[in-house]
Amino acid sequence: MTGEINMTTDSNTTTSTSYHHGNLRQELMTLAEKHLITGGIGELSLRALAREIGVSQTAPYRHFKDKNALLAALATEGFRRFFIVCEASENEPRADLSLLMFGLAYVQFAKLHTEMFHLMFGPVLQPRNDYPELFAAGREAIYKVRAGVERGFKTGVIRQLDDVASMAHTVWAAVHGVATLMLDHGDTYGYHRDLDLQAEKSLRMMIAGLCTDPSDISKLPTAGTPAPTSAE
Amino acid sequence: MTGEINMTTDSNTTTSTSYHHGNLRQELMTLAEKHLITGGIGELSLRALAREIGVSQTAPYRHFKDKNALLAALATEGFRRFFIVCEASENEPRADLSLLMFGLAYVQFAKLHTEMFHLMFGPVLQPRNDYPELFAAGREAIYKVRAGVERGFKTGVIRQLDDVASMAHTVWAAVHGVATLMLDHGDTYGYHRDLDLQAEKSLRMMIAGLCTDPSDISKLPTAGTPAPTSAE
DNA sequence: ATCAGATATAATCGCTGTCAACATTGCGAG
DNA sequence: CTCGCAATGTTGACAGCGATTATATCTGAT
Repeated sequence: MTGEINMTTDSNTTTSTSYHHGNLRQELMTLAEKHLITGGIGELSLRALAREIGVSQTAPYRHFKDKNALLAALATEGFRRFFIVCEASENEPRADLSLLMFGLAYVQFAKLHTEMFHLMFGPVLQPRNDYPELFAAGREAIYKVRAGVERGFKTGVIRQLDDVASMAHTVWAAVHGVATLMLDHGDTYGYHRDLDLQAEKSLRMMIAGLCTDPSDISKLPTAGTPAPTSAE
Repeated sequence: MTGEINMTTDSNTTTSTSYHHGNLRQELMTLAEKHLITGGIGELSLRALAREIGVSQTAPYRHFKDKNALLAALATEGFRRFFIVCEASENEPRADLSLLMFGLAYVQFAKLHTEMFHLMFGPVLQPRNDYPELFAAGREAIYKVRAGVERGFKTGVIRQLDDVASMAHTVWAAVHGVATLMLDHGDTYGYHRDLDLQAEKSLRMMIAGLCTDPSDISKLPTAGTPAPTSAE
């Protein structure tokens, strides 16, 4: 047809890209994420991806059963990355601080990878029966919180207001609320305030409410805050 | 082409509905909500609505600039209803209990009108520059929380951990988190627990953490819980 | 008779998902 | 080394749906 868009992309060693692309699945995901960032979930189209990569419209279906399958793969990948960002918080021995760090990581992630976040934690890909990996990843996320709460119980830092599962749910709800509110209602606030700062304040207040000695965490400096630099 | 569906032209009574529907806007919204409930936002189509009402596919555009405008109108109507459900909490003089009741109403509303809730508080209709009414409604929602916190300050029930705006944001985040987590991740929990109960527990824990005397609200019975009956 | 509002018709455009060939490539078995 | 197969892509077409626009027509009230 009109133009041979050829090449490009990556310096592929031996395998050239004439007929067989060779790495389509990966490139679809990469480009899809790019589109996700600029245009949001709604504007992502398989056709557009194929066009832009320079491949036929039906090619993507070799790798993904349908559009949702691609999205699910993206979300799963998102969780993988998120778990990496969480590691620091998991290594923090003080339970209250650990939970705070987890919360900050969660919020940071939501802010930096908004659309990915929506995929991972939003209602788009639900129910998740068809995507066992994704489902498992979601479960893994809450287990991290649960572990933190458990540690808090053992070390006496967290008040035992309820059973572990219940309190883990509560913490997650707090964290999730802060993150989603920031994303979905950033513009509801006419007065411009630093949403990052507000998020941290909210997290501190809520976690402190669950601690045996609230003043502890309130006093801790923004110590572990990975805030501006780390994630990029 | 195929079939002449119309007929109609018969000049019957005066008010008849042959050509001019007469109440299309209203009926579109009613039916749209019905579709919203059964199929979710994604499956709502203007065409389908028009078809089902028995009107041409383009007729809706006389009443709504585009699909989003219809959704925005629905969301605004949703806020109107939500505010009614909130009234009880606003009339409660005890600030902590008032906030709890607000939270319960919020969660109940989210559960009973899930898709409406997504429209109102989700990312679908954002930014809201084009829908001033909707924007105002969103603002009104947080003002209610703010008022509750303010009352809590004055009566000494809520600890002044930060300024009013900041604490209102925190409360809203807590409430919002509980609600969205319930909707978006109800199935993440393999173990089936009563999500309603869990939601209330979470709300209590988080609000209690902001109170001068946490035990107060913990002890209060499910008193004002409007739970099952009120909203229908 | 006219005018504004409400509806209809027809047409454009894009996207999803499928299908039925057919081409290319890499790789393993003979 | 060659053959054949399986995976990957290509082409082209199609059925179906949906959003939106342009243009014409109807209707009721003034």
